[in-house]
Amino acid sequence: MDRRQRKTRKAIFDAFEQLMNEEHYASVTVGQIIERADIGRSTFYAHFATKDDLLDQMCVEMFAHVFEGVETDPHTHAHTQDPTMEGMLAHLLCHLRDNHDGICGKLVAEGEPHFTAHFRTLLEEFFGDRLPERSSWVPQDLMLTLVVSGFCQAIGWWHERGYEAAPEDLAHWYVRSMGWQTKRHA
Amino acid sequence: MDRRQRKTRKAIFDAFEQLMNEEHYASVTVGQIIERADIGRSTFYAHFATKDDLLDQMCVEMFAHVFEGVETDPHTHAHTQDPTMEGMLAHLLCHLRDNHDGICGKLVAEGEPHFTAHFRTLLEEFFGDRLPERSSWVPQDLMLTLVVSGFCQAIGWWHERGYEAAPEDLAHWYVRSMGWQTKRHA
DNA sequence: TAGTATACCGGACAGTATGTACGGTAACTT
DNA sequence: AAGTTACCGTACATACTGTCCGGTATACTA
Repeated sequence: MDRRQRKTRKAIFDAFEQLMNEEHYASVTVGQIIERADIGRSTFYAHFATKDDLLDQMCVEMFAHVFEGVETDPHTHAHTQDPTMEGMLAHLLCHLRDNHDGICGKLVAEGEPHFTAHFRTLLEEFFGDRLPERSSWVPQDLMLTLVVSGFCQAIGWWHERGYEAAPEDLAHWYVRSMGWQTKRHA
Repeated sequence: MDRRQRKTRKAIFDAFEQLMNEEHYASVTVGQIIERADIGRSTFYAHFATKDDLLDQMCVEMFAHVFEGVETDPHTHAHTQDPTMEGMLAHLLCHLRDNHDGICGKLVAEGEPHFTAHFRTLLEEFFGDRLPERSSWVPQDLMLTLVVSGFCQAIGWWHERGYEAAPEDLAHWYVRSMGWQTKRHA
């Protein structure tokens, strides 16, 4: 990719992230982005079709990092030395908190539909074959929905409280409340 | 209230509901509403400040009916003769399905943030002092968040599947998956 | 280093939505 | 019958979106 393109793309992403920390996604306009990124209007549209497209592409980049190594790479990350659900989720939570200024938590907390749909798809894939045993009482797709939305909300809750709780604790609480087996007992 | 006002108000609500069954809330415009309701632009704004305000006021009217009698009026509704969590929720689900063409389910399924926030507030009030016992392991406000979002998602799931399942079944599944005591066992 | 490709600029533009203003007309109230 | 109030419709200012295009600067390439 041309150096100019890389530079512009980064400027857009930076401006976008910055604005997201100041207001809601829905209220950010393309005009604000190009002003902040200090680029021309047509340049923006040469890179992204719409604002939603920008969000999509940011999601792709972000999630590529976040989900990387959650289950397959136990050596590079401390948490994944623990292959339990609790351990994997704690690992995931760390990434979500640290990536892009916790923008993921913010979008989830806002309930931004476009982002949430994207995120939920990935989570459904992740949780698909790992539902808690108790779920045999409940239609599988309903259980999957509940597990996924629960995890989203847990992240939103975490974000709104400034990521105070330890990721391990949050993972533990979540796992318990959804009915997985845990090793720790209070 | 003046008959003209009632008439106009109803025309707006009807047009709005109608449009909501045809597309997403977000994509409905004031222009469409006034055209469908066959009223003048300024008339709309004499009744509602914005489209969101219209949604708000519709919520107030709708929820007044939906939550009415869930816990306090055991004689007029069959379900509330059963004061268990499961029974109350089944009752609630019936109302949500039948009110305004299931518009509530639609909005929840869409993840419309404005509506969802409104709805969640009411649910938090309802579930506030009825959390499952298992929740003693988990911070109360987190548990409340999980319980509320779970219920929302259950409704969304129900809506997307055309309200096929019986409300009693859905209530049962939900209650079980969240860890309340149930009377029925499979 | 010269030549060519291409990304960017910036300004203009059409299209669409929002929310306000105001004089005229019809409906309700007393 | 007189006065009040809601509605109509049109026009208007504002704002955002997405496209277009000629000119300029930067980057690859031979």
